[in-house]
This record gives sequence, structure tokens and C-alpha cells, in this order.
Amino acid sequence: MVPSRTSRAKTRGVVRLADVAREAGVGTSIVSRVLNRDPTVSIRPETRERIEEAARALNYRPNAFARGLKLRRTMTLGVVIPHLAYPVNAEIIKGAERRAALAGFVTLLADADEFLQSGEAYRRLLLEQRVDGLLIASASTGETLLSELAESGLPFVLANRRVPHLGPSVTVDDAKGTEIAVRHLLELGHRRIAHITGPRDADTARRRATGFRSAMRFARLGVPASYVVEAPYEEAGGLRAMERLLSLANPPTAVVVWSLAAAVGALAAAKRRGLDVPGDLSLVGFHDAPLAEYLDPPLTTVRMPLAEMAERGVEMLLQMIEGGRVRSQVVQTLPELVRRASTGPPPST
Amino acid sequence: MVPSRTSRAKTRGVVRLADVAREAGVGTSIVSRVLNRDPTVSIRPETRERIEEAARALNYRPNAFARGLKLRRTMTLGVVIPHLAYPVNAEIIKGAERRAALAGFVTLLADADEFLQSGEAYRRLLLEQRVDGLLIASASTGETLLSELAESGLPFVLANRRVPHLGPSVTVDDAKGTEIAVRHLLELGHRRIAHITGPRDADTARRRATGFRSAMRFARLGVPASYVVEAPYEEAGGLRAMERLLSLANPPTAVVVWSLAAAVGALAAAKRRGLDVPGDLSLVGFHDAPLAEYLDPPLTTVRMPLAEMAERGVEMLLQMIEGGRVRSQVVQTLPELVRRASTGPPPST
DNA sequence: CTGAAAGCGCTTACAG
DNA sequence: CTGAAAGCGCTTACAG
Repeated sequence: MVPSRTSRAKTRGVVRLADVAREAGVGTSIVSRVLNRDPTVSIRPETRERIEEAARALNYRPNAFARGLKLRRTMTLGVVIPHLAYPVNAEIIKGAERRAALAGFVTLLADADEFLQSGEAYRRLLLEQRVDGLLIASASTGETLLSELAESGLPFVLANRRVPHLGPSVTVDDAKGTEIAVRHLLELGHRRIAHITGPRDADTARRRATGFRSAMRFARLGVPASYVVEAPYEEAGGLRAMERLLSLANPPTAVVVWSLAAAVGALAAAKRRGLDVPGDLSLVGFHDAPLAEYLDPPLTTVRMPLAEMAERGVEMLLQMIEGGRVRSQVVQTLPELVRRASTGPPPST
Repeated sequence: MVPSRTSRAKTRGVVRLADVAREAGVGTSIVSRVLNRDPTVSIRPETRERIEEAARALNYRPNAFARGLKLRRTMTLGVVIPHLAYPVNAEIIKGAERRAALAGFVTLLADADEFLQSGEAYRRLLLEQRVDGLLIASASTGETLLSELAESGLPFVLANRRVPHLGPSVTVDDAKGTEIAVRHLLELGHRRIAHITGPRDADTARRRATGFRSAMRFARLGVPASYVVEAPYEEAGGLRAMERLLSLANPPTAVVVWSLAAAVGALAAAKRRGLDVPGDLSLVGFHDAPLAEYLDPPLTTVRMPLAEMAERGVEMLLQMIEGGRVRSQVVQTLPELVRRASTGPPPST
């Protein structure tokens, strides 16, 4: 149905409030109040009907920028994210977008590296007042900028990362994740269990490492220093870390790897060494994705509720935008072991 | 350095044009014109200096919404994208974001499924006038919405997809990509080469299939109908498609797979059948990512210039926004074969 | 029950 | 060489 345009609107045939008012034969004020469901308005039912009908017929939507200018509300949330290519981050974006959309908000993307180096992105988003709040999903760095941000008063929440006294955060139970992985390996009979962890400045990596150590301690098993090795980069890092572990005099029979990408690299290292997985070595990765199912062997992983984390984060942000106070939270949904073929009993030496 | 705020700005301590004017002791008009480098302005150098100094000291940035309202220019580009989790799409987003940022534009993300089903995202972006243009990177569906879009007059360009007579598109040379893969296999001595293609409604898949057929024809080789099989979904689809190929009476000795994910599934299928890759079967995937390096065996792929494609797309969009006309283009950078261990000579039967 | 008016923070003819 | 004023499209006290 083509809207019976009463006036040739000026911008690309877009309908303005005034067009609706004219169509309905009333002033713009009541149109605005009716359409925004102002509860204090008392209006004759037939007038309201006429207004609503006109808005519908013209397919009217308020201009976001005009509205934002007046209300000081952009209805936009910024999502600051590193490494789009990691499926993990895609889950976060998707969760955030979905939840934001539910509240009528739109999502603006900013590359974490650029943003946290206090570059143009920062200025565009904050100084130009393009967003009502920020969900920051970068695992590392940028402390200076974060405190600047805190000072600016713009609501923000950190996802997947905690920075004490800086602002609220939403995280998943990373420690529990590694605990679950370790427990699974213990049940299979492993005792020599190692951990490939992430960079020191990655908060998630630290928490996963903590979970690893505490699960091992709980089982009264020692963890030689050489059994916790850092994988600075993705697949390549996992590969090198695994090579280090396998060249130890007394190599582990099982390894928990802190990310899926690093696990892919670790698996490659083991196979290139001619090891049978899981016959000679069991492997657990972190985060689940379809890929895990199709590796050789299919990789046992720990699935983390990341989309949910992002949704919680957005909810917190929305509360803050409404002026509410909010406290850091850990998503209650537990990590889940996805058992596949890369884990089995240790070799019977 | 803390800006010596002359007035308590009303919104979260943000500096307005009027603050700069007051600080510099002039009216807002010249401030605006000086800061926007209006060439028609003739101003005493010392006044200009005072204004620029004040803006710098106060860390002034014009409010994007006020500016947008006045100029009818949001300085925002919408990126409509499916399946964030595919590394391929991440490349597109990144390319688009980078190029947009260069021109002072910000990127808004919209989920393709939701958008193209003419849902809320569509209304928010178009009707609320939140974007100056749209880069649409969805490979399939949505014809109705696209023609609606075209009618609306909002500039848009299709990335990775052509729809004749609808709007300009930017693509990479997909046909050439498969040709390169086929040529590589021919050189290795293969004759029985099959193709795992994508869904019929995916434009890229069709073009890759075209390239496959023409390369085979050029080599005077026949392609039995059973040698082109469709993989409806990602890894899982690739797996099933490969199973079909391998259960043929006269199976191929080499397969070109239309996507990286499907190639992962196809590789899994071959290995589960006990085949040696590349001893019994050679495999080429489409699109390159670090993952390919760490599969077993490392996967030979065809790298496509996707980030560049997105950058070109944004450039076209910017031209259209300036009121220019623009024609569809194919990125000139050629696809590149990344040779790894999944391809070798055919088995010597 | 409904409308005229001011103002959000800009830009840009138009005066002077 | 510089400023006052109108207007982008909304919302919201304030009148009537």
C-alpha cells in the first residue's frame, strides 16, 4: 500500500511528524504524545484513532537524530570488540545485538584495538555523543582509557573482564570451566595434566588458570611449573605451547587449552609429533563451535554461555542508562562439557 | 590537561559549540565555519587562532546528532551481514569499518536475517534515518525488500552479490577462484575433479560453480552431473556432500569445495572413510584463514580479497552519498592459491 | 481536550 | 571581518 503522501516530504520521501499531524488534522504536540503513549494525555478516542491511523497509513517513524537531540538519548549502544573473526566474539556481538534490539537500541561496532588506543573511534563515540552506553568486550589493556571513560560519566560495562573499582563487569564462570575440564580428565584416570593458558594480561586466561590450579589442588595433584605454559597467539601459539609440553622429560598425558583456536594448534602439534589423540594424549579445548565436531579427532570442549553474558551485559547497561546502579555479575549458567573423541583414558604405561 | 570549563555544560560535561564561542569571545557562527574550514570565510588570523585554541583546549567535538539533523547526514553506514561467526564475514566487516572510519563514518551492524525479513532493523535503519547508506553483504534472498530499498532512494551497495537492475554491487572474481583451484589440480595430474557447491540462492556459489565448469571445459574434461553436489549447510553440509561423492561408482580424485567451513566437513568425511588426503584424494577449500594451516593435512585454499571488496563497496557508497553515480565493479585483485598439503598427484591406479 | 512555543546543538544564508 | 536569526524534526512544559 502506497502511503497517500499529503506533502512532498523534503528528505527522500521520508514522513515527518508534521505530515502525520496534517493528515490527522491536528497539531504536532498531541501526535507526539499519543504516539509516545504519554499517560498524562487525555484525548477523545476518535482523535486518537485518527492519529494512529494516519501514522500507520504514512508508515511514520520518528527521525532518530531529531529525537535523540531532544531527548539526549541516542538509542544506540556501542560494542567495543577485538578480533571479530573469533567465533567467540561473534557470539558476544550477536547476544548484545539481540538484547539491544529488544529494547529498541541499535548497535554500533568499534574495533577494540583502535578504540582502546584512544583513537578516532573513542572520540567519535564519546565526544560526538553517538552512544548511550558501551559494552566493552576486550580482554586486555587500555586501563588509562578505561579510567578516562569512567570519569566521563558515560555508562559502560566490561564483558568477559573485571577491573576492580573501575566499573561493573559481566563474566562467565571461567574458573569453573577449567575445573570441569580437569575433573573430566581426572575421571578418565589422568594424573599428569597440563594447561595451555593465554596471555597474562587477558583476564579470562588468568581465571581459567586459577580454576585449573584449584581443581588440581583439590585432587591433591601437583602442578609442575613447566605444566602451565603460555600461548601468546591463537593457533600458532597453541602449537608452540604444545611443542614445549611434549618435549618435557615427563610430558603430560592430558592438556586443557584455554581457547578453541589454541586447541586447534595444540592438536596439530601433537599429531605432527606422531602422537595418537586420545590414545597418547587427551585434549580439551575452551569454547564450543561447529568446527570442534569436525576436527580429527573431534575435540572435547567446554561450552561457555557467552551470548547470555552479552545479553546480561546489555541489560546492565540499560539499567545504568535509566540512571540505576548496577553491580558486577557472573552469569549463573554453568559451563558445560561437550564430550567428544579427543579425550580418553591415559596410555597404560 | 583538564579543560577550563567556562560553563557547566548540561549533558555529562560535554562541550558545545557555544562553550567554544564563549571561550574564544566570539559568536557561534564563525566558530562553526572556522572549525568546518569553510573556504568562504575571511577572518583575522588571530581570531581564527583564538577559536582553534579554544576548541582544542575544551576538547570540542560537534554533537553528531545535532549535526546530523541539520545536515541530513548521519555519518553512519549500515552494514547488513549474515553469520558473524564466519571468518569470511569478519573480514568484510573489518574492511568496511576501516574504510568508513577513514572517511569519518561510523558503522552500524544489522543482522542480515532480521534485516532482510523486513523486521525492526529495517525500520530502525531506514525509517528512523539512522544511516546514510547501506552495505549489504548477504549472499541470498530478500529480493522484495531490496526493491523496496531501491525505491526508498537510500544509497546501498551489494557486496559479494549481484542483482541485475537493482543496484550497484561489488564482487570478487569468484569464477576465477575456482578456475585457479581446478588448474592447480589439473597440473597435479587430476582428471576426475568434482565440486562441492553452495546453495542455489547464493550468488557466490553460482559463480564459483560457473568457474569450475568453464575450467573443466577448457581442459576438455567432462563433468558428470553427479560430480557437482550441493552442500546446504556449513561443515555438516560439506561432510554429507563428500559422502555422496565418495560413494559414487567412480569417485573423484580431487574436490574443490566452495567454502572453508564446508571444506572442513568434507575433509572430515574423507578421513572418516579412511582415505588418505592427499594420497587418495586432493582437496581445495575456498577462503583462507589461519585455521587452514592447522588442519590435518593443512588445507590448500583459494584466498579471496574480501577486505578489499568491502573497502571498494564503502567507497562506492560514499560516492553515491555525495550524489554521484556508480557502477557495479569486480575487485581486480586476483584470487590467490595458497598451496598446502591437502593437494597432491592423483593415486596411480 | 488540544495547540503554540521554546529549545535540543548544530549550520548557513543574510545583514551589517 | 563577524553576529543574529532561522530551521533541521522532534518533545514537553505551558496556555487556553
